[in-house]
Amino acid sequence: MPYPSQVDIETLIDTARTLIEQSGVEQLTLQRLADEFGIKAPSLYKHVKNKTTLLQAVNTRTGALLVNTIQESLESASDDPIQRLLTMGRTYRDFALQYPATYSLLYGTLNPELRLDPQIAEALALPLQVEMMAIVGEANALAALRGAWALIHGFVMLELSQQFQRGGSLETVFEQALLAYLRGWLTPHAP
Amino acid sequence: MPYPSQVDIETLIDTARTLIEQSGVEQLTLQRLADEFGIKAPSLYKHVKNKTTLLQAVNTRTGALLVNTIQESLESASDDPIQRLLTMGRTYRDFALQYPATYSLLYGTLNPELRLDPQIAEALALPLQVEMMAIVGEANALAALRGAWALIHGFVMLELSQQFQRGGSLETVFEQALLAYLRGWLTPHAP
DNA sequence: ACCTGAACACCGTTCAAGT
DNA sequence: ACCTGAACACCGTTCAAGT
Repeated sequence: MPYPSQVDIETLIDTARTLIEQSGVEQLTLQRLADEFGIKAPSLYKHVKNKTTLLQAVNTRTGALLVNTIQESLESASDDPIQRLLTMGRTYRDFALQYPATYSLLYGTLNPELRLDPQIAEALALPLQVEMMAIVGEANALAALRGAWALIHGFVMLELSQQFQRGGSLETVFEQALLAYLRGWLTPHAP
Repeated sequence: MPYPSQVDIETLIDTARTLIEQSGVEQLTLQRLADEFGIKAPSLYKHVKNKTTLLQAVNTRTGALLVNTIQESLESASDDPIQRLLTMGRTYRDFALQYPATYSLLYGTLNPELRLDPQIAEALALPLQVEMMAIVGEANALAALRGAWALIHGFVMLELSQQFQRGGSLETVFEQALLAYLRGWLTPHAP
């Protein structure tokens, strides 16, 4: 048994994440990844089934990291549901701005093979749903949650792909928009 | 001059769009595209500089198509600014659902080389801005417009990537969310 | 003026062979 | 048990050569 592994699966995934953030997914090559461990590309197949499952693992890791980050940010947040939702939104946006390439690999791709593990997706939705229920009531919670996620996700994706070209503080706009959305659910309206 | 061109640039782009919608961008190969014209891949370089400029042209086409589709939908719309904005949102969503692969090539990618021609981006924002100004006033129009676009874009992207897993009519949720957002801008709020 | 074949560098992936 | 070299099919791209 002369070859003790030079690769542990966790650092393999973390290294892949780092490379992706450094130069984009389309630049992530099995050879480049192998180089980081001083081995050759074919050797990686002893540790991952193929490139797709590696990217799946990257997404699982990114998703778990996002869940943790949001949960931590809630610990020091106020009791007001609207403030807590704003905190989540801000944390979510900061996370996406910090990890643009892996964030958009997680949620910006149509490839069904790369879809996030439903378990983690659930863990992400849960805290949002709790606060939403407190704000808009049970009947509207799911719809309000979906719209909030859409607003937040859409904002960071457009921001990341440089579609907001006319200047101004995007941080301010983000909060204004999210607040307006929540206010709208609190305002009486016809069914 | 024995070789009259078998390729006209417009149908080349349209064919690329069709292939992308049929099997996804990552399946679009210059050889597959050349096959559609009965020629070999290297011949395509007489008509486009490289694959990136081809995809840029695809995005320009998709953007122009989206602009036209929205403008047409406004012709038969009511005079109420909120109704007109809802119409635009619905048309935008329908367009994205009809052309998922090319839509997300247009707005779902971080690659700056594929960013939409600013001229067309402007033409897209204009009608939205007109109605927004009527609803929220000049001071808030830009912020309100960005948030609305974020909500709409985020919703269709999450819908296309199958992230709304818990069922229910997404068409209804989309309208509820967009209406709530607009209502929020109409409700008095602290600066 | 347009198209082709051959060639190059680079992918992901497989597999027999090494240690 | 893990790593390597060689090989395969497939990319995008260049270019000399054909018509």
